[in-house]
Amino acid sequence: MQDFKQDLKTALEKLLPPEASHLEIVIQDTPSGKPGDYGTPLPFLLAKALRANPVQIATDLASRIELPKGVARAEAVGPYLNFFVDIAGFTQDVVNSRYSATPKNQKVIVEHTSVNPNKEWHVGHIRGALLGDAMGKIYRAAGYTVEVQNYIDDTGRQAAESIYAASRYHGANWLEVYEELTEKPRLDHWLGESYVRLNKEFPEKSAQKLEIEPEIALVVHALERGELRGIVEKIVHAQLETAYSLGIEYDLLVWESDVVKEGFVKTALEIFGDRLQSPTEGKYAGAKGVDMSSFVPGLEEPFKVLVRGNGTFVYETKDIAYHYWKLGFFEGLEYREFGVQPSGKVLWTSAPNGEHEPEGHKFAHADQVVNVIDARQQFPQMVVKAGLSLVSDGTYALKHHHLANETVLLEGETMSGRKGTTVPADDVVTQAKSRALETLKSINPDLMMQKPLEAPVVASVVGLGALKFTFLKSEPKRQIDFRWDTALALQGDTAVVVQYAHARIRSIARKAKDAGINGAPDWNQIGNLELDLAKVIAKYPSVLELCVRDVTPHPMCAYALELATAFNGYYNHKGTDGKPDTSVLHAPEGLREARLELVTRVADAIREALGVLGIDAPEEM
RNA sequence: GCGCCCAUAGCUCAGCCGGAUAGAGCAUCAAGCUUCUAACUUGACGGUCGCAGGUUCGAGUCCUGCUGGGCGCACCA
Repeated sequence: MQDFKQDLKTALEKLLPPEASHLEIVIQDTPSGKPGDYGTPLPFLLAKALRANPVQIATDLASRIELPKGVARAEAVGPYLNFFVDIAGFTQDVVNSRYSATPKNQKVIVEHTSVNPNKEWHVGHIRGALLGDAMGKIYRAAGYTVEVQNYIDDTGRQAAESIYAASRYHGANWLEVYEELTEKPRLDHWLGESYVRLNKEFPEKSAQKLEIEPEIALVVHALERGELRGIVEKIVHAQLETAYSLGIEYDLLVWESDVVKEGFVKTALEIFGDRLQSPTEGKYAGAKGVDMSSFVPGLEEPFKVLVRGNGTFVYETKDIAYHYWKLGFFEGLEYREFGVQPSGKVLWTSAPNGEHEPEGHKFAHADQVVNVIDARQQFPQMVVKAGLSLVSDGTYALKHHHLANETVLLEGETMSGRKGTTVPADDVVTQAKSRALETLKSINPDLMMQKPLEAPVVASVVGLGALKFTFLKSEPKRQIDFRWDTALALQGDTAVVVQYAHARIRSIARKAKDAGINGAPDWNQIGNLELDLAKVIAKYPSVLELCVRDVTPHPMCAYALELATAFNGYYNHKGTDGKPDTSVLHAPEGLREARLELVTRVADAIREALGVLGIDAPEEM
């Protein structure tokens, strides 16, 4: 696909006088109502550099510019320089070409989800997982090699508390008790009940909680020794069902217990060298840590403990080691297959006594790392970044990016997994699908009648699309409020409108095929209405780049909507006589074929845009 | 106390790293299916872009200060 903006830039650069050669040229879409298709405010900048009249400069540039292919003419509009594309040539080029990114030869590791293995996912977890999933797909589409990792914190308190709670309420052989249940909830849900009950009966920092601390500590130690690995794997398998129901898959699970083992963390600490201090007196006596004041502003205590007095590592230390490994400073993990995901792709996991380098898989060695993690984790993320800045020339910190997603409120209230004031993610998914099915029944009863087996599939795609879109469409750093009625809405600024436009086009394409329309398009018959559609299609590469630059998928949501509204507007367009004037199938020969190819290309663009967001587009709905 | 983030239409949000008349959706009102899917479209209504300064030919966008809100500052994760 020809990059018109880039071509225009190049053409303008040739006209820049030496004293203005440093100027950055911006090509923008002309505002609606202004003449031209693309424009630049370059004359303003030149006016300053040359101390001349911008209007004069615009006229001068218009007469001197060597127009790139596909651009019909340039015109000065006041102090702006605008360009008119060649309608037939431009549209034909857009329709007949696909965007495929040039390989970047860079590997990006996207870490997301990382939900504690002690309880089912709740609504809040959906956000991070969807953001991470979309970012992975965006990087891939933009030409990067991507590895999606999910960090399993199997040595933490949360997992220990759940396992302890289960044994407290169901006995030491609780897993057998669970297995023998006739109607059993999924393991993560079942375990979550015990966890919430424990925290209700033993509130944090209460005297009762202190009494059971030693017993919880026993579980923590068992976890650290890897004795409960089998149990935690069962929990993780259960949790992954939620990811799969959302269409999310991973490449690799990395277990904290594997990271903490052997010389892994020790090697990481060696990188700290002299900076790792061992205070012999004061409150930090016996511990080891670093002075963080030069890395992290706003700390009450600049000293950050990395190794506790008892010799164990704090979370950040393990995370730093994990990131050294991600960027390839050292090896040391072993791997095996964890399972096969719905798409058929194998999910790998780090594991004790696994293979060092499984056939055809080279994990880690990333050029960039993107961590989709709750904004509340900014402090540990900064510690990790500080750890990375200690390596080599310090530029490694630049390879680390924390995509800090803000929290999700539930109907305006904050949620707590500990207190159980959350909504399980699985309930949200189920609701989204069933609401979509209800709507489908009332809106398109024919589809329900004629294809009773496909209808629920369509409802599932639509419901999931609506759900995903609400989580992805706003900036990640914005706190969002999950409200059932708006989150699962099927009209307005939703994926549904985009999917609907797609279904409409596919319907036209089916009818065209049935009618045997397959002649040659005559591009000279199309006009501005068609050109407008082509211009929207042509934006895709720059939107993708924007998502990569800002590390956020939300511009792609806006773009998908733009594609849909552009098509819907075209589809419903009426001429001066009030009659529809954009029909594809009823247009004269030649124009008909051109329109058919154009709208089919719009459908492709929609699938492309929704695809990187992890959203499917149904053939009919 | 220190640090990070947010503030744009009644509500929920975009605004592409300084450019042309600040855009959507929801809500309210009106209009369009004997053309291909009306889960759509068109129009109306709705804005001192939190406040006050500053930089600039030009500021919702950059800088400073303030106000209000969210979050963070453990030998928890």
